[in-house]
Amino acid sequence: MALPKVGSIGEYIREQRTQAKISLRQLAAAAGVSNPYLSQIERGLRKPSAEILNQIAKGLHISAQALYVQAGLIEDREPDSDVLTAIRADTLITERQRQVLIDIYESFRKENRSGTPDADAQTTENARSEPEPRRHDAGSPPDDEAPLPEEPFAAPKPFTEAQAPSTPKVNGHVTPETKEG
Amino acid sequence: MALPKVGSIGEYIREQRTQAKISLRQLAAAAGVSNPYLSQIERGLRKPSAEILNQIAKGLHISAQALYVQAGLIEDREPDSDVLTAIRADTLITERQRQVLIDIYESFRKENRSGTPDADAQTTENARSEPEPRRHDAGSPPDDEAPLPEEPFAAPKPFTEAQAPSTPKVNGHVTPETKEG
DNA sequence: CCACACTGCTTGCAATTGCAAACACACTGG
DNA sequence: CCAGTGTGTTTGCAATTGCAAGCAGTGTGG
Repeated sequence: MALPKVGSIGEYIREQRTQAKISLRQLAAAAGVSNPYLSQIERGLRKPSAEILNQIAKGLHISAQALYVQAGLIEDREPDSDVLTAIRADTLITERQRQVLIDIYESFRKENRSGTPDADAQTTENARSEPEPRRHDAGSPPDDEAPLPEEPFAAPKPFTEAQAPSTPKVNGHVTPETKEG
Repeated sequence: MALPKVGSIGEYIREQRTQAKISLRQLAAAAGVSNPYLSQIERGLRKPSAEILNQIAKGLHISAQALYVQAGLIEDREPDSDVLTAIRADTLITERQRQVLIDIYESFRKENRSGTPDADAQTTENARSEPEPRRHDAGSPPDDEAPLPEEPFAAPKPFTEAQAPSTPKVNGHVTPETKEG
């Protein structure tokens, strides 16, 4: 386990707890662990087992996997397939339901591209506001050429890569110390 | 962690090892754990941490997740969880849209569990149209029995919440023994 | 036969985990 | 003011984890 990650599991837990607006003791009780131990975990003094992480996750109403990832026990699963692929492969929904989900998902995607959603709307609007005023100002051909290379600036998706955590480097750390049976 | 799972992680490891045709010492060396400890794990005398499981998985050239599943640390991921995972990981939709999709998907799942999907309804109607004319023609009871066994075809897949471990009892179990010190 | 190599297991121990009891501090109501 | 309640932290300890040294058994070659 990478040492920095160990530190962050405690920070992560404290962060989740404060976001949930519950006290350390309340979470400890909800999770079924002792409050001193939870305190130590949050401060990075102890490294909890997967079981304890499981309990804490339950107390926080978050997935145990999220904590495992933070603790470096598992890799964060990148979606091997995207939403559409997953929906298509799903065996627990009918074809009709599948199509409905796909349609909804794609309409959401369109919403996001047209720039009317909640969270992404701000970013998209900002991107638009910049190129438009420049077009009004630049009535000359050379000026027209100047803004052209800037168009691809509006094309990309700024949030696409924001959520790729780097957790996989876990194992090689301990190996050399524990060898020789 | 469910106790039966603890027992089987050792069996599972031994099984994988024997299938790989390597000795306990070889695996221990490859995994970077002590061979006595690996022996104890295989015989269920010790419960290895997730880290050790990770190392053993590496030595066995299998995924750590497979061992985590056997050890009861995580759920066995069914294909349908890919949809939820994909939705959660998708960066092209907002949190709000994400929740909407999840809600819809899960309501579809519930529909399917109650056994009233559209696709099945069509099948049922087809099945009806066929036996009805036959009733007029045949009028015999065995035709009525023919479509009935097709219902179990909509077999369910329970998995999601089996993750709730009996772990909190473990703490309560240890607590009275630990105190009085 | 014996020495050697390999196998899996036993045993004692240091380090770590998780807990309970207690502590220190902050806040509130009488 | 003080007592009560809640917060998070400190401390000592029992249980557990993981290891190294060693043991017992098996197979092979000289």
